[in-house]
Amino acid sequence: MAGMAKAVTLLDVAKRAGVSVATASKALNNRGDVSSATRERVTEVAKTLGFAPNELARSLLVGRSSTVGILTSDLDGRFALPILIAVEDACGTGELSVFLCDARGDEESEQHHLRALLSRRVDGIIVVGSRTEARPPLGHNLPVPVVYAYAPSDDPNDVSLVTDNVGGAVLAVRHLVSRGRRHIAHITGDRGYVAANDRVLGMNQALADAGLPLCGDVMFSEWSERWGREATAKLLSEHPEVDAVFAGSDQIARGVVDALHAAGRAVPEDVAVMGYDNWEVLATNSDPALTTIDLNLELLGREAAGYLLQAIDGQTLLPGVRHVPARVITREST
Amino acid sequence: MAGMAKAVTLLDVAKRAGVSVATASKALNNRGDVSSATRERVTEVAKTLGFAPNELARSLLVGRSSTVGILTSDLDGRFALPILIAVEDACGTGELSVFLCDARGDEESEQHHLRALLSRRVDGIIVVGSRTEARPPLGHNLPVPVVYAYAPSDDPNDVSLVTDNVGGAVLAVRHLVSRGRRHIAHITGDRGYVAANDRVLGMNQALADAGLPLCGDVMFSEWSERWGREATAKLLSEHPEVDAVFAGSDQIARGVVDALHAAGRAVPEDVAVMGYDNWEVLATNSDPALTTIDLNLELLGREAAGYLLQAIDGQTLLPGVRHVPARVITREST
DNA sequence: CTGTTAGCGCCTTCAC
DNA sequence: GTGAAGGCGCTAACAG
Repeated sequence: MAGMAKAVTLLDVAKRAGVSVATASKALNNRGDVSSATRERVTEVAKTLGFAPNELARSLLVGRSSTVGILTSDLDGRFALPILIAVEDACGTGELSVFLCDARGDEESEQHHLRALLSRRVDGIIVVGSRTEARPPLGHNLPVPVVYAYAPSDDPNDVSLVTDNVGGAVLAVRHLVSRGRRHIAHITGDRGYVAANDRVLGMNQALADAGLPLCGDVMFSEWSERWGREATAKLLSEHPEVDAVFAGSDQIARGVVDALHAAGRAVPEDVAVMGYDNWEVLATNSDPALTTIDLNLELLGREAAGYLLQAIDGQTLLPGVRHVPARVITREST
Repeated sequence: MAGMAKAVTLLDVAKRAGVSVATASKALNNRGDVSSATRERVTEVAKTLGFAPNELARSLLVGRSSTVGILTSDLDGRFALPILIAVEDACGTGELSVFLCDARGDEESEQHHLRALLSRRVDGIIVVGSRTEARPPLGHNLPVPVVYAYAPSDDPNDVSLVTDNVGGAVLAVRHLVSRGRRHIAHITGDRGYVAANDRVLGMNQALADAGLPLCGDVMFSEWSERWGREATAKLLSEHPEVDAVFAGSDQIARGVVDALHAAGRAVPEDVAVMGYDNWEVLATNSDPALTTIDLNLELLGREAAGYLLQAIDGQTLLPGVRHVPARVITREST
């Protein structure tokens, strides 16, 4: 560790420039009336001294910290990171710094982090979930605005942003139908997930619109490639007429493609395969690359940040759950 | 947004408890002499009022903010996140809050974030890179300690932690040799990456130790499944005797496995496949699941945090680059 | 145009 | 055992 220069204060700058702290402050903040000569001098001194205003002091004074907290329940998962990145980006341009807290799915830890954030006087909090199921609110009557992302709050008075899984599935089926497919099967993940059920909902809706029956039954199990492979083998033996598989996730889709190839079916010529999530490393490296549904997580994150900023600005937000539309990413598997 | 309770201050607590702020402070911090009766009363009042001390004020006073900054150059990549999680975790238990900044590979943005962190008087900074190449230091004579993680600083006076790619490759080859393989080929990524070259270095070393030649030449190209497939096809035609492939990444390994299957070779019976990175979603979902080298990124992050905490505590750290050992994760592909 | 004064909320002497 | 005073670094009123 090198020289450890001590942080330089406004007083240092003022002294060196031969003015009072007040004028130094005004000069640096372009506030009030200061002769351009002294302003320049002060600015110059500040630069050479490497002065950085102590935000702690300023925050204490003005009553805003210009910080926000991101409270995730599971950083590890696939969905928090893109949201996190988008929020960080949106805040960065607004001169807000973000505190990152990972509760690891533990409610006690979440409360702990909440207290810490409140102690540090964050101006707002974004709660990022890892599952689409609704969750209890962080707390009641909190001193700062809170926006829930991905996992909505179950209190209708809160504001939440979620991905539109129903709409995404509609898009997926429409895409398959537009490709001329008539025998569409659905292999998806854990039946206990709201996300899985929402997608089934949207799929049924779009299928009905197209006047098409589902090929076979919905096949629920785990969100894995293995399950994609297993289910496909079963599907092929029971419903050889299948000409499209709508997979509940890109992982499952990868397994479907593998099993299809193993059975000698060409993708997409014989059977089209549609993924879900647009998990890039899986979707683009697949052979053929996967057509899939993108969750628009970046947009979700950006909007969550936008709403929070509005709330911090004093605007009152319309409470409720907002659905961020998904979109289809067309690649080679359809 | 609900009632927006105003933040309660120590003065509020003191008044309500019928004491001065001084005694209230002492009572809550278990400092000085306070009768247990008043201490209890104050504590009680503080709890009912939901008092949370203003860390901004406290930090300003004590000269430490109990915050650290994490400055990443690419959050999006595969390597920053595990480190990030580990650092956050290590700091959280030490009552430190972490600021997250993503410079997105832009040096100007990095300096911008640096200034912001310094303004907020962080006690230390961890710089997390996304490539293993050495990078220029954040700055000189910074007022806080800095630790570099994953991508080392090119200034030997800084302290850096990196993964041991040379050692990891040694482990990989030894593992393959221990499985009785004699014809080991190496398919890896971009020749421009230090990581790729370090792994080749370690591989050659271990091969020499075992008295084995490399099967064919090192095959460099891009870090993708596609390349893994292509290279394998070529390898099989030129060196049909190959009985093991050491892949430079799990992505490449996935491609290798696919191409091997397509060519009718059984994995691991005919050809063993070894990945690198232990990217769980790729490695565990592969069929067969990939044996691979784990980078120990969590350990790296934890140690980086540990060193930073020591430095913050005033200890002077031994400068230089520390290598965190990798480890092999045995699965079914070998 | 510039400097002085008064706090933001907290903790630490030091009197009482 | 308790309270009054001072100050961390900064900015917003005022006064000169």
